[in-house]
Amino acid sequence: MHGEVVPGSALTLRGIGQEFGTSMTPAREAARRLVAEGALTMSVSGRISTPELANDRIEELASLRGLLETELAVRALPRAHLALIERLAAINSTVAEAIRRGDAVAYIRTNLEFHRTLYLRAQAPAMLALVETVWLQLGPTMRKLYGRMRQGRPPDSHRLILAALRNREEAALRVAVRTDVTKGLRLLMT
Amino acid sequence: MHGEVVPGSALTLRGIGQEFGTSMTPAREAARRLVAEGALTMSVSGRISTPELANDRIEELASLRGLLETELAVRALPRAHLALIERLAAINSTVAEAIRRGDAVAYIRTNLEFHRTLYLRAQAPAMLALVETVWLQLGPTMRKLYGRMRQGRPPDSHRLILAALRNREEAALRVAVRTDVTKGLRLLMT
DNA sequence: CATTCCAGATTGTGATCACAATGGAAGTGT
DNA sequence: ACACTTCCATTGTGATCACAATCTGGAATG
Repeated sequence: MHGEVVPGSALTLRGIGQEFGTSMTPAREAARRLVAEGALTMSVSGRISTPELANDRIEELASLRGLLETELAVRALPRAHLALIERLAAINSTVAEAIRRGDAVAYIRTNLEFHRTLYLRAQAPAMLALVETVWLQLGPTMRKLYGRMRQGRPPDSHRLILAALRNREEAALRVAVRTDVTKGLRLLMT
Repeated sequence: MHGEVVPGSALTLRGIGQEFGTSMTPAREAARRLVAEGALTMSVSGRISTPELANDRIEELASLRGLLETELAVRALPRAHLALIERLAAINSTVAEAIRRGDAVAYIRTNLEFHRTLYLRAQAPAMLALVETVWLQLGPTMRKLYGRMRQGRPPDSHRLILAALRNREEAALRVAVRTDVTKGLRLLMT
């Protein structure tokens, strides 16, 4: 899943099938679906590989995250009761834990879980599905992002998001989500 | 494609394959891809059918169109030279022609072609892909929209879009695109 | 030593088949 | 007459196979 595959490596259907103990038919369908979602690249000859994103593509995906995730957060805001905020705070502590441990995969996974639990309250499944598509496209390059993050210090954008949720401030929530989403990705476009 | 399948009808993989003269394997892959994109619904048992959208889903998809298409239009604005605007005007005349003829499928097709030609100039393929996904999800219900439109009179939102493009007014373009995209769909949510 | 070319191996695609699960219709009991 | 049950046809899934296209490695040639 997110951030587990090395970018640029080539995949074979028979290899994927053998890896999961199945035939090549399920591997083919999964691969084609991921290609349709943009998480994998298929050459004209049909070869499957993980794409390496150019800078303008990263900028585009960052803009998409900003657009969609602010909307999702705003829609989730009136439905975010205290239990949800506390659960988000708990997830955020595991994010900090993953950063302190230096576990890139766990960081990516828990960070996305933080966002997903918030957006699930928006009751907008189509929008959430689009965001997950964007996440999948960003997956292979999220590792690089983690490498360039300053280690041991979790970003405080999540705390800003939690504060805006507690105070029911829509404008502050918009700003917090947008900066949290775009700030990290801009680092990659050096 | 868009607006050609009746909503609520059930599809079978063998039927699709026989319809296109192939085996069921390509039909299966196409169906699963469309399911992944939200254009088709798959029950827990794997049965394929075209979804009928509830009102809140239509509202959600309309919001998505508003969000994404305004961004795409704004990104296309600085690159929209005169030749593109003239081509858009030509497409718009075929849209009006389709409305006057009462051809629902042609109207849907040319209307989307109008939007796509504009958004292609935005040089944002991921964003455009997401919008096309939204269009596919709205496909089965676009026929209903046409039925409730007042016949013979093309909406003037496209003319507003063209005017904003000519005058290079970003704010007016935003408003024109948003109203063009959401106005029609709100009709469906009676 | 570099470049070109050829052959073997590898890969994706489409077709077909066996199988389990599901849906619907017919039949039966009350 | 209606509801429930049962049984068969239909459907999706996964596996395997043949084939064409492609990639890769080394050999031959300049």
